[in-house]
Amino acid sequence: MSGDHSHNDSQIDSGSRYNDSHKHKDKYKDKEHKHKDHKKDKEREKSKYSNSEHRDSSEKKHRDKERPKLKDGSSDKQKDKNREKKKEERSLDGKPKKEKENGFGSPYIKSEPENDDFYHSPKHEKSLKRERDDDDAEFKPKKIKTEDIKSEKKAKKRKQEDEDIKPKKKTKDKKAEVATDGKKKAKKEPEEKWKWWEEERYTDGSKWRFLEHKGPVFAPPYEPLPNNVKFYYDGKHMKLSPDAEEVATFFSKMLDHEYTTKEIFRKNFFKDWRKEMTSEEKSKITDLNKCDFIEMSEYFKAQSEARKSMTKEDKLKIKAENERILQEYGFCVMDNHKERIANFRIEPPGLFRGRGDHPKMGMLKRRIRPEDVIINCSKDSKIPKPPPGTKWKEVRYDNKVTWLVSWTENIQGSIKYIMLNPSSRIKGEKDWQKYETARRLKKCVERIRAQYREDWKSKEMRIRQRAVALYFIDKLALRAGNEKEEGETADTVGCCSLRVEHLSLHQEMDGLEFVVEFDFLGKDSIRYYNKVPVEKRVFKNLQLFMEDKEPEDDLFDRLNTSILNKHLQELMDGLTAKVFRTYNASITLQQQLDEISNGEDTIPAKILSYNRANRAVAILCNHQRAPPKTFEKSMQNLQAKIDAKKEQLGEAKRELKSAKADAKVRRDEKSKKAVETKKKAVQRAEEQLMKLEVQATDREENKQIALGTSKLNYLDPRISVAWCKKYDVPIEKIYNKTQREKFAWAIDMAEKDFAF
DNA sequence: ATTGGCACTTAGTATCGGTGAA
DNA sequence: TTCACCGATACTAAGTGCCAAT
Repeated sequence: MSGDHSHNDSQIDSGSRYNDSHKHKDKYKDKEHKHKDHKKDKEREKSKYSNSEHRDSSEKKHRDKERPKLKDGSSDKQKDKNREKKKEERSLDGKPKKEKENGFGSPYIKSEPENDDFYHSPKHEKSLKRERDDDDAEFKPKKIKTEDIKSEKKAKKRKQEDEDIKPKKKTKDKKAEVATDGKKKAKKEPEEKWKWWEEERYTDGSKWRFLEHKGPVFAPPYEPLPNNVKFYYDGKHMKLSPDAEEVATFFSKMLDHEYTTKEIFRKNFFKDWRKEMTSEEKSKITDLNKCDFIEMSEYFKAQSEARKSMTKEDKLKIKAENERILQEYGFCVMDNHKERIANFRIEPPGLFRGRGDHPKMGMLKRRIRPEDVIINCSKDSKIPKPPPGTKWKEVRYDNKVTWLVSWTENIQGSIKYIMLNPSSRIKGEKDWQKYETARRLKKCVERIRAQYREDWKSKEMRIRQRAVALYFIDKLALRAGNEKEEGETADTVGCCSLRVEHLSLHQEMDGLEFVVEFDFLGKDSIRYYNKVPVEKRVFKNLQLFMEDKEPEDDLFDRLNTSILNKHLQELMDGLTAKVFRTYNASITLQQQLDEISNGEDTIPAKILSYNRANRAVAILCNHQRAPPKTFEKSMQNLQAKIDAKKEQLGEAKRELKSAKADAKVRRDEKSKKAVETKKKAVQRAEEQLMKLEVQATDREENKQIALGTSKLNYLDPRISVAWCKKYDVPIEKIYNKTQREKFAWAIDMAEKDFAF
């Protein structure tokens, strides 16, 4: 990376990033009312000279302020952002459209798929082979994304498959664990895992040929409260109708949570609760503050206590039942392979809790019934049966999508899906492809950087904005920042949706020139706070973008994610804003590992190095977590252990010393041996102490940083696998079981010389 | 050109459950 | 054997990005 892109220096040790979030929230709360109008403002700007009669005058005042022309002489009037976007930028750098390649052309041609004939019905057998996308990254003539080629291939493939109905000879996949008693640990899982990454992929946009599953598991029906658990309104006992009671229990279960005290939450809840009441209840219950849920709350607490103190047998029984459900509903057959489903349970009803300051918190998330559910599977599969007496909303046979079940959720009106586990072929291929795209970016990132630096000087505002935004996305790993619908979600932003109020410019700060201070809420309302020295030209551009704007105006008023991504697409096939995050995360890991790994270290020290590299990425991507509730305590415990170990070490040393002295005098075998023993003890204690100290460092540094997200979503697993091989660290130290399943492809294929 | 719908990835947190220390 | 702790897993919200309709 060129010097300018050493992202993290400014972030890694800025302890100031993780400020008290409450303080922070308050700050945002204060601004809330301003944000409210923000979107409206935009609309108003579009139709600015008409139709403003219902706005209040103070708003209007700043809105309609005349905006001066740009310094650089371009004639854009800030306001008609939407016009202006002529297509003259088509041929930005004159480069022809980049070839398509997806990097799947790796030379693993061998294919001996194991086959679960255990699970699939013979009549459904199809070819196991899928055609490999032949656009190899390195040397193949690249395929252009055209339908012709695709359909040609499609035709070819179909033919092949038709001829190939008979399955290839299979290696038996002994699902031995089922057969023999599960007690034994010796049991390998399936002896051979299916190596989907050694097979061809579909090239026609279809996601599967065959899909069979059992449908979703519904939430258990509501069980009315026993009669002795009472609800009181205004001090008087009141028996609620079942529907109203159910919703009341949702609230009562949350009583200990802070958010049941929030006004919006209470308001939303009460409104939705009333909808579930009988008209009689509705007329009586008019004030939430007069509702007393305490008995219900106590009842549920007691229930959960009871659950905890169940007998071992009962617990085992429940466990067995869960296992049975998992076995029945937790898997599907997709293209001859049994695959694990990620979330086969339909979300139970409850009260919606969005993250951050969510306008819909407390609303009732309604119960999903079979009539709400769409099933997706193969026509020729065993179609899942709806529960007795019910019907599915629809059964469809769409192999262009990957989901098995979907329903529409009532809070945002968005669609929810049941899909496969990350270890599945369908997710794995996509994941692999993602990293290949990021690796392609590596090859042309310098060109792209040169380009956007050049664009900082453009005489067109929209191009400058695009170039500065891209610089942020690249340097700071910001998210793209799609527009969001006002009032539907918490007020959060990403790069393209940054507002003037989210950054402040400092000509000079802490001895550095041209510092930009970012402070905004990003995805999940996680605060992004960072002070970054930028190049002078960027700084000047930002001044220009912010000129004559109100705090709640868009920083990049001529840019959105769609424009940006269209541009990126022209720079590299498959390039979008999020690829920069993947790329920068992975390249940072690789660089950090190269830099700080030491072959001489002990395994724990190596792992600390790895975690530190991982941490650098997490910081870059701003992956935070609330410090665990037990953090202080667990830190103290660890410290106590360290102290004890030190004590023990001191003691061991003293003993060694006296043993030595003793041996010097006595000069016999026995005392010599004693010295050796003591030496060993000292050594062991030293090692243990070191290990503990390393652990403490690691934990301390991790206090509010979450490593999991980057590990799971941004770091090319092959980098980690290669590192493990190079430094002789067992892969289990880096990836737990789930992670090893997800990254099986990488573990199988990456050698120690893999370079991202 | 904008909008809304859709599909899919990315995200933090709540809860589970296995394990090692007491 | 019990219990506290902590990593693993479950859960579901909140993003991105693309496409087709307007």
